[in-house]
Amino acid sequence: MPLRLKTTPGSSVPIYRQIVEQIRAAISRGELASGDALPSVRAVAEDLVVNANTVAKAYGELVRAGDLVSEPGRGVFVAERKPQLTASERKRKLRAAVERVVAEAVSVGASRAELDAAIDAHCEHTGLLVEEDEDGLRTA
Amino acid sequence: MPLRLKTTPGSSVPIYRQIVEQIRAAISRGELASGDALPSVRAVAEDLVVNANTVAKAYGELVRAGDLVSEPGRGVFVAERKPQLTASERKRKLRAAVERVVAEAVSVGASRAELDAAIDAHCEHTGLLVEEDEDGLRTA
Amino acid sequence: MPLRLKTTPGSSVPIYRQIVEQIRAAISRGELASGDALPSVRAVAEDLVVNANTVAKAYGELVRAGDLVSEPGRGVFVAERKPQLTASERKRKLRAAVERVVAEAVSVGASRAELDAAIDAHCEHTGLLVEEDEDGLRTA
Amino acid sequence: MPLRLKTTPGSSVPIYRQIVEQIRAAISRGELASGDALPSVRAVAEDLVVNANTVAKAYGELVRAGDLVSEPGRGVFVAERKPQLTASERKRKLRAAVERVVAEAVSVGASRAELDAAIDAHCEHTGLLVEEDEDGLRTA
DNA sequence: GTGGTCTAGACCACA
DNA sequence: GTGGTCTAGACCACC
Repeated sequence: MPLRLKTTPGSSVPIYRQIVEQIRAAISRGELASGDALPSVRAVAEDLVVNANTVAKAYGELVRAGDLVSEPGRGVFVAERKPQLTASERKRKLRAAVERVVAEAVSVGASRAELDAAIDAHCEHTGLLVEEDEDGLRTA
Repeated sequence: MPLRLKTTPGSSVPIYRQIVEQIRAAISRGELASGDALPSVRAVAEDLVVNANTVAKAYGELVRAGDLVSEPGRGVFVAERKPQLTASERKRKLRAAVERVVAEAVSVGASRAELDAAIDAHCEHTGLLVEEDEDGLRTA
Repeated sequence: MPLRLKTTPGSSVPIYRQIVEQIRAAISRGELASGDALPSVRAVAEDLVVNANTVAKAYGELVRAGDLVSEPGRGVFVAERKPQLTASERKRKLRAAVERVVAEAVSVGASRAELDAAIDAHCEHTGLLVEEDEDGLRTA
Repeated sequence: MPLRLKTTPGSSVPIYRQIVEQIRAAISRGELASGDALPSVRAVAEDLVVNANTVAKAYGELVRAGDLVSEPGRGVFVAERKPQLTASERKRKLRAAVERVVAEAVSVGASRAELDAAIDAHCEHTGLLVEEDEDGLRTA
């Protein structure tokens, strides 16, 4: 199960962004390792029933960001760098991100309940961070 | 009682950050209005029994962020802008912030549960976004 | 020679601000690329013969502004984003900034000549934006 | 010569903004003092050959900003506050604004010449800060 | 009196 | 070793 993409078409989040995030997540989760080949633009487009340009846009963004490298004529691959975040780095990054949201929520005068609701709503209509029980690894 | 600051000395959150967040919260809560003077650096330092530099650091950060303006020789005041956000602006900002955390959580390979736990932990040891009706501390 | 900082001690511009601007300039000039490590706080302090706190203040400001990222225990690095602005983005940003100053000058009742003089003065005693082809200091 | 407005219709700067800035400038220059009456919306509209709504929009913005007060049925007047900036405050504000542009120019990698050109261009097609020799007072 | 900067030296957590 | 925070005390410019 090298890569399992899906889209929620009704979402306000652009499809190409959904693809981008899912590939990023797969890489940082280790499902996609450095050097791994990604399915071709056409294959993904057909699979998701979206336009090939949409997929190309997502791939392009990831290439520009350095997550993927494109080798014309051969395909696109997971880039070398991003040397697997250590557990402590993950924690630090998560914490920093959390600090930012909470600070923004505070500065906007939102309550904890509002924050939670906003996260719920966003995850739901994005399809991101939805627990799937595909594996028992991430229960934390 | 225009501004009631307090610190939790045992916290791992730096004192100057605690001050920053409390002032931000007071502004967004409307307790501190545009143009209002803040207590002097030295006064706060004496009140909280911390060094004046620590308070100055907090004030400075808020000045650089545009929440306060400093008029050397006179004092520091709440900045003009953002008399108050409209409900829609609040929602927009919250959503944008949420989008950022979720994206970061995804890119770091964290699960929804981890995100929630991280937010819980951060709120708890920061004292931010904790709904407490048990005492009359929060007037909002 | 990855980064060559210097201070003009007689200046009214705070040392930490001089450091901030020089690092910003180096980044935008491309001398410092994303991911590059900066010299340690203590190293810079020794080099410039200033207190470590002063350097830390400069680094901290750049971190809060998102130009640098700090990894405690490891060092501080140039942040990922903004690989480089496109020409049109540069122009747009410059224009927006110009619009702001002009508006402020107008609202303060200053003349064009005063604005120019103020810019001259600021550049001169900051060392910023001074074109100097007389020596090989600026490689850009 | 209590107020002399003019517009540059070909400009990309909205006409109402041009009016706003000119009135602000007149106030801070002292040409318009607290309590002074402004010409009626209709009069200005006729004078500038623009729609009355455009003038009303400008007045409205200044009222919201607190520069003007509208007394329905009587007219609009220069507000009380804004207690004439002192010379030092003017200087401080100008300097702060200049610092911001220069910093932005630096961070964008622009040269001094580019900055000057951008200011020139903006002033020219805005009509702001153009020396008119109306009086010899402001020569810097 | 106000804020702003700088120094000197301490301690912590992290790697 | 790294950055981050805090303290104590000094000096400045501004009002």
